[in-house]
Amino acid sequence: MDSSWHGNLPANRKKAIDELVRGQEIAAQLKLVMNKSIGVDESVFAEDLVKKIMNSFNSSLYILNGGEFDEVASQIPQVGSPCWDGRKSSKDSGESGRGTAELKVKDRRGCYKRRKSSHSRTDDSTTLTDDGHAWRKYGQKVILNAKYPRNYFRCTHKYDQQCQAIKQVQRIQEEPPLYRTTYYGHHTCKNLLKASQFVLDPSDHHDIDSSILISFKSNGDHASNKPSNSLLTSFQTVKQECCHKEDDMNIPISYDPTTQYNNQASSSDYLLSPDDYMSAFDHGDVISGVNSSCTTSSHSLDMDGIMMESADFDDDGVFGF
DNA sequence: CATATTTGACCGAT
DNA sequence: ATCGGTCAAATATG
Repeated sequence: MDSSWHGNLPANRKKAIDELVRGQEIAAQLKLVMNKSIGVDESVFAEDLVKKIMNSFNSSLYILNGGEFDEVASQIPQVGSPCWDGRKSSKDSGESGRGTAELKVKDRRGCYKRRKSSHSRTDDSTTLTDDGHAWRKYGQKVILNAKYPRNYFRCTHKYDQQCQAIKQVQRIQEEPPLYRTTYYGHHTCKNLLKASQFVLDPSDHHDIDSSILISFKSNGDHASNKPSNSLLTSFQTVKQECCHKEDDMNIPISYDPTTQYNNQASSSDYLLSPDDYMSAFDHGDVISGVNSSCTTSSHSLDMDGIMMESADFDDDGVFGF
């Protein structure tokens, strides 16, 4: 409100950028040092932390440099435009006859705009991480020169809350499995329900079976609430699905756990990839994120980050820093 | 029955 | 022409 500082003061902004760049460099150095000086186990975990720090720096720098997490907003068809479907309340449209299907398809021309290369955040993880949001898969594509297909997800609330967040998940490495998640846009949905269940994992995040589920039964969206699955961690969910598709297993392209883990907020591994915080500005999400960071004492670091962000970000893409 | 996933077609960008 | 992103009908799931 008060015109205060955001962006308006070039001098301050430059200082902030300089400071962030410095922090970024230091974090990079820290990463190098850590790789040499700690055991494998810790280094995996520590590396994750460093990655978060680096992501945070990247995002901050991007914002300060004038980027604005630009939203995939350009994709949103106007209500009432030929392309607006609003996810029709019923499937009436489909019923009227197969004969018209082709016509409809042709009508698609000009109906969707693709995301202009907006800012994205990537996160590599050895697990199929979930960020506490409800995602729905809408596509999968074989990518040239890539061993595994790319999977496309949008926020489940794309239509009921006009949430434009999307992400792509692609396996990029066989052994150990490594998945790259690229986020575009940020969540504008109030996704309290999905994010209200999380798994606390007091012992060790390798030991999934000892996870404790805490469910905040705030209700609200009956439509897609399927708590049963949330009891499982992502790992388990993936395992299950793998069994289902055994016939595809031999073909990497088909064996594709990336398609399975999303859906409900199986937030157990939230703590493994929380750099989606930048995309979870809205308060409900942030709150849910806080709760999940408790694997070890060192995770209090995350909390601070979140709290800070939740306090500082304003709506309308005006980012307070 | 409602919702999610699969998957081939369509479309925009290059 | 090709590639990658999205759509949407068909199908699966609970």
